[in-house]
Amino acid sequence: MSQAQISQERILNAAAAIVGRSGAAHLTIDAVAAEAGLSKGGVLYHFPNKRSMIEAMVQFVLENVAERAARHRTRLSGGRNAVVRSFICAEHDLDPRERAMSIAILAAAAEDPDLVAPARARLAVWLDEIMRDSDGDLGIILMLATEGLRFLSMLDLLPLTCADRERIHQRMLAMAEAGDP
Amino acid sequence: MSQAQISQERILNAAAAIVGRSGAAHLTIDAVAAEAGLSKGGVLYHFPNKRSMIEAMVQFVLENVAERAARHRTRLSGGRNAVVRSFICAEHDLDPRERAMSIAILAAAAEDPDLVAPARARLAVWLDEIMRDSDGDLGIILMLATEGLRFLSMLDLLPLTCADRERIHQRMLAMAEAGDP
DNA sequence: ACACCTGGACCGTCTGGACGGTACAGTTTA
DNA sequence: TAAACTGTACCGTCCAGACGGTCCAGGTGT
Repeated sequence: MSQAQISQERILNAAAAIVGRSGAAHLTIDAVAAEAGLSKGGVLYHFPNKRSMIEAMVQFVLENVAERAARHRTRLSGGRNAVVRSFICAEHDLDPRERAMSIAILAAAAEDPDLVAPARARLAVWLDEIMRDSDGDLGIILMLATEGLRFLSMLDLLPLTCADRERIHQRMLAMAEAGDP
Repeated sequence: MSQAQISQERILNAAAAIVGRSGAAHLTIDAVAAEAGLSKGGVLYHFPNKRSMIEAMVQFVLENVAERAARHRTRLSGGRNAVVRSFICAEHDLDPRERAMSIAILAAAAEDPDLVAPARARLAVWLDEIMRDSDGDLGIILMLATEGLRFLSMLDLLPLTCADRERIHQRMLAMAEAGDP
């Protein structure tokens, strides 16, 4: 891993820390630089502008989720609706850093939808795989529920306990496994 | 309806039009004023600051959805899982104006989650009613799917045709009606 | 009937500050 | 020695919000 890659990851971590602590409104280049222990010029050396920093976050989250999903997939392969279930699991264990990045991404994407074009593409692939793999539309509905849970959690809109979440998560997996009548 | 109410609604409509046409990034007080045929001061007369304008949008969308849901509820009452189904239907027929406002709200809320406190409260009520009314967690999962669909659509992240959407919508209603095994 | 006043609705302009981004000369580190 | 920075100074733009003034419909007193 090159020095550049290390620094870039430090910058992304710093950005996530800021969002997690103070909210997306405080995500400025100056703040990121301070948090990462760099100068503003240092940050802009690695990311020519703020947008490219956010794009890197999109990439990062997408890759992490895809990687986890792939691992779950080998574990679940053979079972019914394995694709959706791997997706559900991969999204279920977002770590705080990914969560913070997702909030930043959401804030940016709401103002400029083009920013999440890679996510669009990725989602299209997911959708396709799920449709092919799953019984009818059940898979899609469970995928939508997973995303709904993610968005609502990000905006802190859901008054659910951890136990509730875990129960619902298990329930979704069970629904997928049971499949369609 | 007082003149003030008329103007306020004109302002909200103007804001929605801007977001629908140019995206949330272009939602400025100046732009709203121009669109509404008012001066900036005029807009600020009705809404002391931008935040309060967004809060009014939150209120507006929340009320509209609740009202539609209530109508659907009387229609569906007696049936199985009527509460979720009314929710699903109410969210399904968001008009373009509500959709645009939701995007503006999303953009603002991602930066300042406190802004959607009313939505949080409202959602808690929904959740409670659904839990009480529905079989196990099925209702909640369908509610999450509804919200997921809404969010993903808002960010234009879902490569689904109208027909797909309609089919999925019907499928969700059917799942609610069928209930839990 | 007329002057007077009030208050709501609205206009136009200005300012202050936040931020993204640039420039560049110098310094450390692998 | 080249990449990876630092540090500072600076620019331009955008935008929220403040503010003083205007217009006018409709009371109010005489």
